[in-house]
Amino acid sequence: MDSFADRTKRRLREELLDAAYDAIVAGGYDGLRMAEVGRRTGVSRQTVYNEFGDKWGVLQAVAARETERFLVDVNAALAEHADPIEGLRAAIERALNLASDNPLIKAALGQPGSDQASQLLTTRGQQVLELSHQRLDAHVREHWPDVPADDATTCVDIALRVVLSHIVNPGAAPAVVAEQVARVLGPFLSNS
Amino acid sequence: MDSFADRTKRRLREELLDAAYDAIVAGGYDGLRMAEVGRRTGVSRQTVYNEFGDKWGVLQAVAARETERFLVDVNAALAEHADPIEGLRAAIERALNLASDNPLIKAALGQPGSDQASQLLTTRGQQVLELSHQRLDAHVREHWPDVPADDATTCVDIALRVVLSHIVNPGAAPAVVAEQVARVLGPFLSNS
DNA sequence: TCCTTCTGTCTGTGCACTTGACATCTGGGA
DNA sequence: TCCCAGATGTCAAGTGCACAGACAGAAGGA
Repeated sequence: MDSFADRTKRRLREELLDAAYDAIVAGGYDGLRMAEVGRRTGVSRQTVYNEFGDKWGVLQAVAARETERFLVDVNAALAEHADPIEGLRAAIERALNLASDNPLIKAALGQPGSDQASQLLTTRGQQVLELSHQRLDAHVREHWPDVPADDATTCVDIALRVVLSHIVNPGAAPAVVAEQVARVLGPFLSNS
Repeated sequence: MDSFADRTKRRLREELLDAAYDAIVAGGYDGLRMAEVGRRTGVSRQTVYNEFGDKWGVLQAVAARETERFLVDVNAALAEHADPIEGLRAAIERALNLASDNPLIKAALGQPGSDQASQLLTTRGQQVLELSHQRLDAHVREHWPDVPADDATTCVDIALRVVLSHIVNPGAAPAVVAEQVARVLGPFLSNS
């Protein structure tokens, strides 16, 4: 069940994603070349299509992996505080700080009329939201014993959307935004 | 020329060698099971045969890799001294010390009437000698400018055989043996 | 003596990657 | 305006590699 072939398949996918990641960071979605991803990985162009379907599939896969990594970090911030409100504040601040340094996000939101990749954070943001919910809801339901599950999910959803909005369209500094959101949502969580 | 498939093939071989190495260290040549090597690597038994031909081929391949690694270290000792005699002494001492700690050698020479693997150091020692010559002659010809190439090779050959003999059948302590050989070969090298 | 276990070999099968060709679209230049 | 270069996406045929499964033969143990 963990054959050499399985590991090889996983490794191939990872290396393709690495190559695609580099290409996107360097030149955005438009600068991404299917043939180049294959060449850099030492594999044919067709193999890239076999793995991801089409070019948009490559971008989605890269974004999904990046989102997972992102969330590991954000979740850690959330876990560092027993108090829900405090955890929320820390997680939001961490997320905004991470986002501002993230090469992929920077490439997606880079100046030239905004890259098509930016749609993953806006009009096609479904995947990011769902992945984030999967990761965060699980944690929140387990560690916020005093908050009803539905309320916790609602809270996560609102915070998520606000954070996403600030990533695409920055407002105040991360710490300020985090404090703001925590203050607004605090009473709701306390009354639950 | 460095396709993903090529890298995968190399990796497969390395992992097979790792599994075989562990098996030999644990149970000697007799304890080595072709099926187990495949299983541990996540590959079929047939694939092990495809890669190495037969069981003896596995042992040879493991020994060859180990020999190469061994020689990197010995060569380094040789390179640490500009003076041929001093280099020879250091290399011999290093080789004997490494050998006494080497798990593979220990397994091959372990008590039970000596494992079949020990033949690689005795009656079937050709491969080890040739590999060693390849590595050491090149270095010696380059770094011993005052010694004729043929004399250098002769010297390496004699030292090699003495060292091999001491590995199989230990005599005095490494430092003593090294000093001995260096003293005996010194005049020959100096007269060249 | 039977039974188990391991080596070594062979055959056919399936999968994944490759190759090469092709239709289509788009932007740039003569 | 026309043409062409370069890109995406699709397809079919070819190929290499590992796998499954079976078998013979040797060795060792109950």
